[in-house]
Amino acid sequence: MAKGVTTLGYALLGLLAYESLSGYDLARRLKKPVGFFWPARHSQIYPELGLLEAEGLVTFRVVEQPDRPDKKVYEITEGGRAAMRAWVSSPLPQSTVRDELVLRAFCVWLANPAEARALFLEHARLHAETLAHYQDILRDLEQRHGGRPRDFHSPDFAAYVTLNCGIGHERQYVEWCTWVAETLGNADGAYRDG
Amino acid sequence: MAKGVTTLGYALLGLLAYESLSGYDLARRLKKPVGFFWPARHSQIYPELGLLEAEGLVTFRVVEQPDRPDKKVYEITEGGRAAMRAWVSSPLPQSTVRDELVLRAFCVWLANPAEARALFLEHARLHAETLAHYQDILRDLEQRHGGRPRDFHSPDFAAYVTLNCGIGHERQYVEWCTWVAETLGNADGAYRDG
DNA sequence: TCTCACATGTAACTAGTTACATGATTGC
DNA sequence: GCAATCATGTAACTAGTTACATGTGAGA
Repeated sequence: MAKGVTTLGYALLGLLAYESLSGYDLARRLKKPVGFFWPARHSQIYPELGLLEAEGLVTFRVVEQPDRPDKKVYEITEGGRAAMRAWVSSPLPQSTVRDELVLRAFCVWLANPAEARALFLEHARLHAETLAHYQDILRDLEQRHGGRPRDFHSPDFAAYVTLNCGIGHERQYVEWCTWVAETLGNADGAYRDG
Repeated sequence: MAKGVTTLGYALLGLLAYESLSGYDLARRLKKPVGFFWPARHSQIYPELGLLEAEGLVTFRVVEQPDRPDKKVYEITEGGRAAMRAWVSSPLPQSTVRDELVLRAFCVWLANPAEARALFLEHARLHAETLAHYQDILRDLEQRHGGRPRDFHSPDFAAYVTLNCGIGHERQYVEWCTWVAETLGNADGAYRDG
């Protein structure tokens, strides 16, 4: 678990453990909703790659492309792989969620019910879209494997497990948003605007 | 939605809209897992209260206590209430989750299955505890209201809705962690340590 | 005496976002 | 000519965490 690798560093190493990629390609993979488990922008990724290189966890070579700008392709080192193996199962404190829509829900007693209802319906819609997207990816994965990927050591197995988290989360979120909107519809109390 | 109020600022205003509190009491309420929807430390809260006061959204008075240190009790102003009403239903972009355990899951193909299994079981246990805690609070709330709070304009209604989000989330999280642990138990592939 | 709960602050640092900056090639 | 994709970086700022700092009173 080398000196000072950040969680983003491990996210990058995790992708590079599967295939060598440029900073640009890493950025594409860590873009929501595809990299929903750890989104990041290129402005954070490029400096982080520099740090990983300084720690000897990745190396890069410049690949010249005739039609496109040159790129730096990063490859994980044996040290990088060792760091990943040490990190994946190491102790981890319970995460805290910080979700502004939930905060809004907590403050919803101050709101105009009709407006609040619209907000929750809109988010139900947004998350339903994300859910559908994840389900598409899952279907693809299942089709390629004829069911769930069975080999524990294949990245597809891990992707399958991760995707199921995203799907479970989005499904529950959509359900909750919809329920809140409905409940707001049925609620007592007329709104007096301030 | 005054000039530059942060989300934490609204979280504080949301609590103050219900009752006047000191910075210390606000910090207690925004401490996980109770303030699970927006956790914060006192070191962030005290300066934020200063900003809210500068914007005229809260006022405070010093309350002298014979047995304990003096405290500043903050009260929301009419401007603060107006800012809250404007904010609660205003448009909000879809949130992104950043959960390290999900990232670990994505990288689990690099792990020792037995160790990874232990990690996910541990988190299933942690979240089951949180779930039980939320359910206790919900039961209390339901008992006091004889079912779900019906008045839309009561803070208890909002607390009920928020709590249901937390419960849904924790339930799905426990389920997922447990499923991952089980799946790791059944998976093919012996581990060769690096 | 020592620790805990109450009470309020500041300083230093880390992580993440937004904006700035540049430049090639392809397709409309 | 203009926008989009590819490609890589830096600068400025915001939000959040950890650590530092101080002091009272109650109870073990």
